[in-house]
Amino acid sequence: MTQAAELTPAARKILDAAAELFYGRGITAVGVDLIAKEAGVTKKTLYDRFGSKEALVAAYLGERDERWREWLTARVLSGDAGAGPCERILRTFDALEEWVRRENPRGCGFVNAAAELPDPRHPGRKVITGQKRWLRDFLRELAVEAGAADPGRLADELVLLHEGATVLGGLHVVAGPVAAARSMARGALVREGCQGGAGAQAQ
Amino acid sequence: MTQAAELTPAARKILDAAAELFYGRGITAVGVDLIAKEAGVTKKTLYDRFGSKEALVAAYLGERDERWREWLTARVLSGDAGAGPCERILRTFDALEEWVRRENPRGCGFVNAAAELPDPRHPGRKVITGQKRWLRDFLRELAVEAGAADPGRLADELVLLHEGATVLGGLHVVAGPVAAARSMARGALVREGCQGGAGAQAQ
DNA sequence: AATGAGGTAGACCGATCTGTTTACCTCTCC
DNA sequence: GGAGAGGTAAACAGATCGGTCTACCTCATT
Repeated sequence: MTQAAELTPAARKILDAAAELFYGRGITAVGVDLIAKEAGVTKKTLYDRFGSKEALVAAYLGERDERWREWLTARVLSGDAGAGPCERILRTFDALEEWVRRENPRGCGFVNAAAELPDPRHPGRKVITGQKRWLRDFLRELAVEAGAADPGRLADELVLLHEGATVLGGLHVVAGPVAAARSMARGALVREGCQGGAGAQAQ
Repeated sequence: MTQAAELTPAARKILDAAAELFYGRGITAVGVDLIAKEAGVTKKTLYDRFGSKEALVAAYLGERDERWREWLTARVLSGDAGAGPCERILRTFDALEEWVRRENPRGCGFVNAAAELPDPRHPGRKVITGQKRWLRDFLRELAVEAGAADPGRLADELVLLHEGATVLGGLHVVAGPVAAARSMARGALVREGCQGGAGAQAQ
């Protein structure tokens, strides 16, 4: 847990309302008055707790980022250490599948936010690039453990598949984008010398 | 050409200004007053020509869609009919590479627009889904010509790679996303029984 | 010479935007 | 029992939002 516990009850309600509205309707289109009203809170309280809409946006993205990281690591590194590293890589797509289904009906929240925050100085931008970089590093580490011939390249490809599947999941033009991404990932793993099941890893 | 020629000079300037502003700063964040000012035109003229901001957004997306289709088909089906169908599929990534470099510094314009248009009744939504569906159909047709074992599946995978590369191109966290997508596409082509060069196609 | 299309200039409308302020209430902790 | 933190309620500010309107100009076509 991060500073979530440090949030005041009112701040908690504000952040929950903001998360739903920002993701569901867009950041620019949602005003602070609406957020305060949905949260059952005064606008003054909102500004006392978060200082500005910019900061509230950054807090929304930060918490979403945190939840995604916890979700992914829990599903991938969970319990059974017996699972091979290649299997762990494939599991990131299983984790993504469920995440997209339950949290991403409108596509990637970070990509969507990036579309609305062109100003590079916006505090939310750091969160967005941090989220993407973290995913790439996480996948690269898994690729190294899997004994990939070129872990950097494999990580880039896996990020590409993750991103494409997440975005396409919100567009409803391709049937099962995450499954397609997973099967392509398997192909890349084979090429890199990892056959899937247990064992077969260097190190 | 479509109705582009039918546009009055002022309408042309409005659409150009709108395209740059909508893509560069976001749709919701850009007001009609700013568009009119940038176009060197009166707000009344804007409303006389386009009727509403909604319609102007749809026109912006429609023209962007048209330009992308022309760009892609021209680069893929250009001149030398001697090129094999598998090569044509790979060429879609070459076309994308240049398109992303010169037109997509901030990611896919359609994905970005979708993020800002949650209302399914917005006229721009039809353009967005139409663009994605067209790309999938186009790639599927190429896959059929290439004698792919499963053209539908291949098309889904190719769309996934296109989308992922386009989006990642605007995030600057992975070095050469389109090149990575292209190399993965080659892998998928090999799996589908198409070896690249000329010949080797069924039919 | 008249007409209508395509413009400019600019005021105006009501609503909404982010953000601030004053006044008052209710706890908890020291 | 005083202080401070965390609130509510509501008015206020100035800017901007999408959109309308009147008045006038210019030009090509008939």
